Amino acid sequence: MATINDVAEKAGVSVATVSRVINGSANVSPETLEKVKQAIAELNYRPNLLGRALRKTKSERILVLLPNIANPFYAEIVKGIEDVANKNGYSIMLCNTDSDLEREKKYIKMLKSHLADGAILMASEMTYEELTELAGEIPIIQCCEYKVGLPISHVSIDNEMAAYKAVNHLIGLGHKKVAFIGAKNQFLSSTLRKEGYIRALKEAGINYDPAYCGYGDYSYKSGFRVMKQLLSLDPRPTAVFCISDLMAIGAIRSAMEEGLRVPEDIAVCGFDNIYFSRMFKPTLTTVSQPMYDLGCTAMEALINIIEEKSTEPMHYFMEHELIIRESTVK
Amino acid sequence: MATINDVAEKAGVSVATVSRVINGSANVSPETLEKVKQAIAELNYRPNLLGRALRKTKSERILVLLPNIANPFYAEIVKGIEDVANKNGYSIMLCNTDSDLEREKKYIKMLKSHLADGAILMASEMTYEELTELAGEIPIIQCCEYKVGLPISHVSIDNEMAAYKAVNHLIGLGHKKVAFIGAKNQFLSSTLRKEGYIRALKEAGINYDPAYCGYGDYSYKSGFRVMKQLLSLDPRPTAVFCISDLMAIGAIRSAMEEGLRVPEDIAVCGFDNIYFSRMFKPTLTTVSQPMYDLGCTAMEALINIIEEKSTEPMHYFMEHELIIRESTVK
DNA sequence: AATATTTGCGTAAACGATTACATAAATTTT
DNA sequence: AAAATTTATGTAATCGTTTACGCAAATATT
Repeated sequence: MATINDVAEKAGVSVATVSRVINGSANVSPETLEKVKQAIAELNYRPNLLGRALRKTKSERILVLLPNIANPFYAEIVKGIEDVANKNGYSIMLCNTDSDLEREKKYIKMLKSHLADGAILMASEMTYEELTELAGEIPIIQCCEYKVGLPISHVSIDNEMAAYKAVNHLIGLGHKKVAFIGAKNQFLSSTLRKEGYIRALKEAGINYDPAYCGYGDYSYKSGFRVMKQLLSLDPRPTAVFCISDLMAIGAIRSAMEEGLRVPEDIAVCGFDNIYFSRMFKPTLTTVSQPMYDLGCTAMEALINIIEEKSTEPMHYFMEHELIIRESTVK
Repeated sequence: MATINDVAEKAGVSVATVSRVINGSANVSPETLEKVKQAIAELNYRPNLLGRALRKTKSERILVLLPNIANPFYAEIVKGIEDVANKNGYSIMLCNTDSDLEREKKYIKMLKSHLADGAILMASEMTYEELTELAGEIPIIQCCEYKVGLPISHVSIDNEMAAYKAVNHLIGLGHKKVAFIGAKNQFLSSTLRKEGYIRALKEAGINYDPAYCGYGDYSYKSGFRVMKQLLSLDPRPTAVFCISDLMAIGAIRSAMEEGLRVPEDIAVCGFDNIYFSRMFKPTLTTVSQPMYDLGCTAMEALINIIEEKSTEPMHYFMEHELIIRESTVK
């Protein structure tokens, strides 16, 4: 593979001049420019990005850590991240952590080793201490999931409010027995969505009953399983709010298997507005997050830190939207 | 950020010795080892991967180019790739090309610029010439989609045979009017799947009728749309083979909207066995590809090239499986 | 026309690692 | 005990760039 030296030699100039041509700097005579361009073309020369990044101590690359590339929710966010990154001359590289702390740390190591200028973390498994330490070394942003009280910017929605609105919608339809399918994990969104659920009940004067709360792992299967249990209660809930669309779809299938009609016998509301929520029958009432915008904002915030335009940690809350479909209203 | 020089200074040794410690080379006295380790810990030192890769002209990194991270089909493949990569000391970085040639080329540029030691391409948009040229410079593997006659290894399934089996299944159920929903694009799998469809018809003595063939873009919407047209034909097809699950699901929804029952009035078969094909009602008959194994094999083949254990281009065809569910048989 | 500025280009020092080679000290072999 | 080998370490070149600095030639300013 040709190097800048080969080009310089072929063009009969110094490497500095070649570098000037590559980087479009001024002060290169038209004839020299032509000669160098010619040599570059002939040798099919491509600057070695390692050498460049090493010299500039800047790689123009961003790492995006996400727990699961199979989750279409992240795909749309990534699109936003990518568009803003490209517009600003950065490339992004996706790293699938599989929600595995070890894998995540492997990628963080690469980050610390100057392979990238910064990172966007979605649903990081790291502790407060690890995150704080990391943020001291490298520009990072938390996207969607985040930990509070850290000196790290984050971009997300108001999960408590979103859940509150969703449950309020169910209550507004006349439901008094509203169940909840959540998740027991370290993520703030799980807690906040449950809090929103409870607040909506309280405000409507409905007693909060822990028996009406089940917990899964966001998956179709877990929704199916938890719903089975909830339906065995007496009195049976007439509505259920799930913190993921997959669990909601599992819940609906579970209810159907018991011979119940959705929404006539039981209304179901999801969260995420995944692509399938439109295709499923009945179509799913759900909370939509502005995925693309979340990604854009996260990337913009990151670039601001990298290019030292901002130093204060910022906390962005984007607008969400309750999308009412057949699973709650016929 | 501390460099190897800082460590050397702090430990009172030369950089060479520090490098020896980092790389676990022999011939370092226990005391020196201790001193250096201490200094590394105190300074929280991490080798700069750029410097290392530059010097070694090897990055221990692999690029995986995929057209769409939102497609869960690729997620499972990526898992296989990742597992094998990690086991061999490589890290992978995902690049989302969005089926956009320009984006793809941007990543290829990074690849050519020594940012990675090789790449796995899924559904590349590049031409024969571009691919051939690239393969001459950098180790690459084609995964799933591939072009024939290139000196580049590929890993995929026998698409013609898979389609043949699926259509044969429909014919075996007694269907004579079997329609086809495919795609008109540059991908070999599209052509091969159609060929398999035609072969199955021919062998069963059924006349191939182009009017029974519609074309979409793998999406739910296109399946829905194309199915509408096919259903307006007289005589109406009684079965349809789709080259993607999403189109199959769209087709089913389309049929249902026309008041038809699946599979009683019309049988539908998909391709891919995406996660949702189990959740959808009726559950979907489809062709399953060994995604994880495809990924593993692709990565193993790539490592063989990188580490120069093999030089001949290899052509791997993995086993597929027809999964019969409710959308064809009640 | 003398002086000041700009232009165009080259030299060489970084960036942060690895490693061939050299060398002195320690150990083993004869 | 001398010679040969091994061990432990350092020096300096190298990977492929960018860029500060220097300098001559060309151009502008007075």
